[in-house]
Amino acid sequence: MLIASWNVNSIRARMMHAHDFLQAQQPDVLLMQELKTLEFPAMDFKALGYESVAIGQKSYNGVAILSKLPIETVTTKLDGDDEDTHARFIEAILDEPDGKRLRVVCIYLPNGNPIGTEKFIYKLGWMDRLIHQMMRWKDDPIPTIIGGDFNVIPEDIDCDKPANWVRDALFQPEPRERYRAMQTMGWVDAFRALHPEEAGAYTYWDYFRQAFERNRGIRIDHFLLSPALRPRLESCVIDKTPRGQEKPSDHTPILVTLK
DNA sequence: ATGGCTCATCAAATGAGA
Repeated sequence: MLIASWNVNSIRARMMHAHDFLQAQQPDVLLMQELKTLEFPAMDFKALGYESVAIGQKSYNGVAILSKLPIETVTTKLDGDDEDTHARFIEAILDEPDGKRLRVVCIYLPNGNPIGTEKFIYKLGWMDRLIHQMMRWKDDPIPTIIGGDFNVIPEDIDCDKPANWVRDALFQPEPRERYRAMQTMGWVDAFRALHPEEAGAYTYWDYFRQAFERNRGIRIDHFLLSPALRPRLESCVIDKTPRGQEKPSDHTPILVTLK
């Protein structure tokens, strides 16, 4: 079972890239973030063999789950703040062929820049709400995989040069502590669990300064597995191919294989 | 280099991203 996650930075601008990626990798599931539109092209993905669920928003945010497997139930709200209108969360239960069920959660965690503003406060609050939900999921009989753009650089090894990021919301102690707290609870960072020492493995590169060519990036797109799912973790890789194409998203896909 | 680029909206700048 192959599950991918990709911040496409506008689904309209990246439709061909998404098509090429699905053809090349044939994932069973694809999580997408930053759709940047209210209209999700579900019919186009249906033609490629994928059911889909999405929550969109004009101009900003927007997340979707594509699946070759049947999609059972869907939630589009993260608990804890009824006033939150951002389209950053979608949760689905998928039916695996052997009768098992799998909870798949796609998130676009707030960026939080600049620090010292409401945006940073919102990011921390959003993470606290997610952690609260993760506590409940952890003990649920249905195992859970959370994927998406976390907008957190977990450790120094996850960026080219820590000094460049010390004033950035993605690298602040507060979000990083929260990301560590998730792992302390028993959730597993799929990539780091399988590649504990690997440096220079990034999922995002600036459009500026030939950042991709120089591999000056950050690892901010992650998969977290609930403890029950850990034994099924087979591989986790970052596919840099889409980032190297013409007019790419600034993010590239990350892929997990579950036994 | 507190953005040099790329999106969206909407028809020229501006906000957002990270």
